[in-house]
Amino acid sequence: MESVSGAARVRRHEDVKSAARVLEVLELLGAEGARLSLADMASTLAVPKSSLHAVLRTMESRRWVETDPSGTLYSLGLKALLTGTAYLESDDLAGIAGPVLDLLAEETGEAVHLGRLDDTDVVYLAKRESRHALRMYSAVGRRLPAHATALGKAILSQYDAAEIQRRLNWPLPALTPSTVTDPDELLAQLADARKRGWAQDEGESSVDIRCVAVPLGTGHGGGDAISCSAPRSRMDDARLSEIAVHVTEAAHSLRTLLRRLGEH
Amino acid sequence: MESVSGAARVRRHEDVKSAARVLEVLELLGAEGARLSLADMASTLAVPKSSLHAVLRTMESRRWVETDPSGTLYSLGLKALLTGTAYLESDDLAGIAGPVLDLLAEETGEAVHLGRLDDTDVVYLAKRESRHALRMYSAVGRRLPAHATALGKAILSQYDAAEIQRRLNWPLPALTPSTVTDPDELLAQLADARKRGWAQDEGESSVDIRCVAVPLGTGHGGGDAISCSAPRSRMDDARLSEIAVHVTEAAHSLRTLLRRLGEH
DNA sequence: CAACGACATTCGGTCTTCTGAACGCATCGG
DNA sequence: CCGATGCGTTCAGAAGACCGAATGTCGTTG
Repeated sequence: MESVSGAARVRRHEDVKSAARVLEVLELLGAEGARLSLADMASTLAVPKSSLHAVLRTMESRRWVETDPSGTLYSLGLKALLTGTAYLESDDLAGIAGPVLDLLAEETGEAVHLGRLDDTDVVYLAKRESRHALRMYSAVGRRLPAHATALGKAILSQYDAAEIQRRLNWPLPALTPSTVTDPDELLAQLADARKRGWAQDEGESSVDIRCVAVPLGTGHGGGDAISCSAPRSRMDDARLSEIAVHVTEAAHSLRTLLRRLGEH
Repeated sequence: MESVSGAARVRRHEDVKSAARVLEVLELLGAEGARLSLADMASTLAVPKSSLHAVLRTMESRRWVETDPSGTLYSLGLKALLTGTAYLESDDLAGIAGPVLDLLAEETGEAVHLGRLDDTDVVYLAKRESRHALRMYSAVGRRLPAHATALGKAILSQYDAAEIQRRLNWPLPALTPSTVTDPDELLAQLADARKRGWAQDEGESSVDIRCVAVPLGTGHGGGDAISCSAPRSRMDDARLSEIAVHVTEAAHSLRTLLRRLGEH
């Protein structure tokens, strides 16, 4: 080893290369919902084909990825199903939130979400549909930029301006024409939300969808929130205020349940 | 390890060690639904602590695992949520099965499942509750031994005796007193199921639950099936036959839809 | 209060994996 | 029919991970 010559005394903690690559492959296949070739992934991840080949063979033999009949396109394997549901089961909040979300969905008749901050995104942990629960799990696990959703803004409103600057990835991407991308505007909205106790989204993530969200606290290194969303046609300002009360009450119940759980 | 001087001519395709370990950690944390210490995992997986430490640090920095406030107990992280739902979205069958399962659940009023064979287990891909859809996703991703479920027996009935011997892990574990563990008995039941077109489960995975399942084909290296289950009190022999007809029809619809999809 | 135990963490030498450039094998177009 | 392009796959040298033993750190116990 050439460690003699002067530099690099610092010994920063580095990642285990192929461990990181396994996770990157899973994230890539998960994000795209995709079937990708080895060469595609290699160029996307900037990893040599030959190295990725060995990693994929390992993943395939354990059924974490599957290949086409043709053998050239990879997608997620059956084992990948295990972790998602296990995460929800091992999580205290997701475990106890069910009944509270059901109640909120019944009171409001609209879509209800439980979300958690992960870096700059909000991840849906649970969902209740406004009416019938078709393909309910399709949204769980999905992520949206925090600044473009009521959930994300509710969570961010619990931090001060400096922390918010640090947590977001500037410049902010716009999902719709209404998405707030101006730093000052966003900080002002978050200050409002903090004062008021709830955040809102005016078609900033999906056109014509209004949404109200209330934060639950700053656990897990990120933070959680619950929300209620509906099309503009069913949600005028009066209804929005009314729904905000229901969501706030639900959030209060959840915080109480969580605290009890923490005390054993 | 002891490097045996001179041997190892064969150069078999071996796994990438730390890639395999990442997957083993995910499977361990996923299966136990657990919070485990580094030392626990190291001894369970038979891996040196120091090696596992580096792998876990990599996984933690990417939020695939999280630690306690105390920092000593690991559990699955937020990123783990991504893969499970993405698998379901990328899968043709899971994608189109929704409406068919809904119909079947409505016709029968009972719990409906879509399952897939993975080694010796059946994995639930989708579920419809008999009445209200509370905590619906809790079962998706869960696994049960194939020989103890109607779903598993339906799938296995599509293979011949030799293939069944090969696919199962003998001796068969018993989940309830009724679980079939005798090879001849199981093969006889599977032969019946093949002839009849549907398999059944008489409290073999859960006491007092009867279940009817119909296979969908042998794709994905395993095979798929759908089922309908109910407590014995709501399912006498007459009702069971009646339900078997509904399940068979639903399976027929699904096979047709799948075939169309294959032809573009 | 000190010694213990259980745990995560560090460290350097050895052995493994990683990698760029080669190959084999299809598919496609001229 | 042949060359070109794309893919997955292999290989030996180079680079980095792996592991046992030692250390650091916490909470608990004698």
